[in-house]
Amino acid sequence: MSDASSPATSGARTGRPRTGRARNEQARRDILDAALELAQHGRTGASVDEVARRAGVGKQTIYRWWPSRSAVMLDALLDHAGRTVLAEPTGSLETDLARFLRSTFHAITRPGGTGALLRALMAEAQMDPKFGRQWRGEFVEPRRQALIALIDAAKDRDELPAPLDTALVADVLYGAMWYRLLVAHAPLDDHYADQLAHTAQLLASHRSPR
Amino acid sequence: MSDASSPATSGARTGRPRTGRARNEQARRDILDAALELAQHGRTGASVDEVARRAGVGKQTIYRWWPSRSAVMLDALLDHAGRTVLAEPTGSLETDLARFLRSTFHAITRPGGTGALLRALMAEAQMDPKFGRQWRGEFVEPRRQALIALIDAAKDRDELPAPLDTALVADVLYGAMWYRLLVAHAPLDDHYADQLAHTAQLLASHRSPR
Amino acid sequence: MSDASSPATSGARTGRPRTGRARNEQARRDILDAALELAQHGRTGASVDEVARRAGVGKQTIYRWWPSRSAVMLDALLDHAGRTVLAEPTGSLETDLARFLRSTFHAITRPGGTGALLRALMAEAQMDPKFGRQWRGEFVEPRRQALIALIDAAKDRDELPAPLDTALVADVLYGAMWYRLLVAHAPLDDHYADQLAHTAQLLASHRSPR
Amino acid sequence: MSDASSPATSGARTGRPRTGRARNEQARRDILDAALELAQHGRTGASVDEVARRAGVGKQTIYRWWPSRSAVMLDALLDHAGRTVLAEPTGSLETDLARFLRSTFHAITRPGGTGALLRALMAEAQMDPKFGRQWRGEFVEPRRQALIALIDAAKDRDELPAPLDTALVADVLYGAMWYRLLVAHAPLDDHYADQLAHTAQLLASHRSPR
DNA sequence: AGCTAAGCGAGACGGTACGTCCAGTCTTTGC
DNA sequence: GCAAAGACTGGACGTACCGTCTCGCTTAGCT
Repeated sequence: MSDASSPATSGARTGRPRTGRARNEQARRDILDAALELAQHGRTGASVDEVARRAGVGKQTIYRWWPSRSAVMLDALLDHAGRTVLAEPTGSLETDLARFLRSTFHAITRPGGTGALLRALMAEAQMDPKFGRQWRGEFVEPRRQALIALIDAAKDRDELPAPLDTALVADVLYGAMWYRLLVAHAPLDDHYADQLAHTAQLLASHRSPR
Repeated sequence: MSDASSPATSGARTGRPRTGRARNEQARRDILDAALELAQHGRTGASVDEVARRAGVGKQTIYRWWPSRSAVMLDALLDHAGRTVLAEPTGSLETDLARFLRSTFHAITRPGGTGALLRALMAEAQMDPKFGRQWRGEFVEPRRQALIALIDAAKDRDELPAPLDTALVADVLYGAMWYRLLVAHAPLDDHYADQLAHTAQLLASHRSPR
Repeated sequence: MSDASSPATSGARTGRPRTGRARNEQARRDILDAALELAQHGRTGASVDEVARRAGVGKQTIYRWWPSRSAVMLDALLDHAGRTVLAEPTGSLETDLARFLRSTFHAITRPGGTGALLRALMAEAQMDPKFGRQWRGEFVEPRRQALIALIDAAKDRDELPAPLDTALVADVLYGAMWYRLLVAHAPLDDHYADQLAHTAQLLASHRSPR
Repeated sequence: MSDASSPATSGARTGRPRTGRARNEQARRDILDAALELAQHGRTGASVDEVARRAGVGKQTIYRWWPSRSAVMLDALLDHAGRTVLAEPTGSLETDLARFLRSTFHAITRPGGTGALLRALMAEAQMDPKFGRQWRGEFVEPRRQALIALIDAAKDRDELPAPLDTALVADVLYGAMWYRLLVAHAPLDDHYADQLAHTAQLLASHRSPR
């Protein structure tokens, strides 16, 4: 809940005993909800004015708590998708991965899912380097680490016969996901999840090059 | 070279015997050059006004031939990187892939390479659905098909012991590439190319699921 | 008919014996007709492209014979309203003036009349000094002189008891006309014509100041 | 000073208690000053961009308060020349008129005078009907009424022996002024003012037709 | 009949201005 | 001192014309 990296839940910036009117929590929720809804409609029209209007909020209230339009969107995403990723190792690596990927894909593709939002944010990250760092730090990397942890767990269980470049596996899996999400030439479905899990299993059971 | 799908090299739209002043080829080149240069500098400032100014061209001349800023950029990319991808099978699959990926990565990452442009266009494609289709049709898909063809060639040489979902391999390889390009957490270097080629080889030498 | 000041009926510009294809008289007519019609519809949309399109003519054909959009309009006006003004003195000054003004007002205000065109050209003349000179020289001044001639004729008939600044009378009459035409606060009707004729008569029958 | 018909000094449009940032009065002044200066230089180049640039103001700020380029110019004129015209009757009609016309002509023709601006606005009013109404309502008509009031005052003093169409006199005087201003065939000098005042006196001391 | 000089329809071109839309900042009133 | 309202600068967008240039073709007079 208290996440230092998120500007939206700042807490005491100064040492002063926190004077003045307290932050309106309702406004924060309204802003994130409005942002989420507008973004999910695939809208470029998730302009700040539009978000403010729909949330019944002044623009300044947005810029007081978030540094940019994109940061709001990211926060809306994190608020909706969960700020941390749970990936508990329960069985074999392939099974774990299949479960993880299936549920991830589902969260993206289901109606009202985060697909449109993810695409918009990945796009934004390409154009705004400042946001790019935030995006990587607060969303992409944590998820990558969660996946790596899942594989490392299998390693620790001595499930894997050979040394393995876990980062490579993570790049392959997330890469394959993002590629289909961004290019949209084929669906992010269970079959794809299973194929990718199998691919990872294959990689894990052979000696990596170098 | 003559590519009907490109709006910039239209040719006879109607049945009329081609009247009116001919298109100024120099202007077309200047526009594409300006676009390329501005985009390679990682600039968001590849605005239409800026491109026009630098190319010594009226804005209308740009809008006459391209539907949007992004379309110009795409054309500049295609003009620079070649409208078709050559991937001649020469040896084993792994070798072929390593060569292909290494050269692709090199074209992206070398100074003045296409990395910034690719990222900008992939981003743009997420925001403008119309351009998204063009982007997929004229850039992404042809390259995906070229990669698939490379793998299929190995299949035809009976190099591969088992049936193989070539599309999956292509998604894995291109996905891994784009992921690193867009997230930039690790370099697109020769080592990565080799790792991915090896991964593909592994996938190809085992029975795919389903 | 042959009017040296009109660029539309140029004739031999050089000393050479005039070779090459002859001017297409039909095109000239079509252009003037199109210009007239578009202008009468009060349209700002009497753009050169529009005139050319409606006349079935290339833009160059327009610019070959006229120096500017406004010049075409002026020519259309002159062609329609007559290049010279007839104002034959027939009776008393007041009667002559009343007749002249009534017919002038009528030509302006009748359906399909030149009112809209006159207003547009007077406006244009304010913005384009070059055209301003042409406008004054080819339209305004000839008409002013015609009016002056009418008054001078009365002078010559010894109709007027005192020396008279004929230019002042002309300015008063044409001024009053243009004022109502441009401001449109009251109609240019017969009553106004008679009032103005009477005013002139009054001026003429008294000693002018200085 | 407070003129409800001017879009630039709106005031409370709704019943709400007037929230939000107040209008920047400095910006308004800067815009009008820039517009005035550019227009006085006879410039067509009083483009909105140019005015904005010179006033150090965003274009949107102009379009927020004025509907068009011309409306800004009109406001600049009104701000400079006074929104209301003072024409106090002090002596005989002819003297009053001579004074009024002389001072009006002077304001127009003196260096940095409003001549160029007046011509540009009268021209604009011919092309843009919406502005035409504003121009007539806020500038032309008030001045016409002021002149009429001057003549009516003489009437009330029983100075005039006969019934008089005051509107006709106003049209004659302003018509003569505008005619010379727009056609520029002769100067708007004191002599002309006196001639016109005398003309009006003549008209006033004779029975009008009908 | 062939040659040369225009004229012509079509339409691309450089350029200027338009009026609109957003992002991010600033400022006013009210709580 | 937070919040809603909304004005502000700045920058890009895509459109509309102007007047010029150029393509392929047609039409005349001269040789």
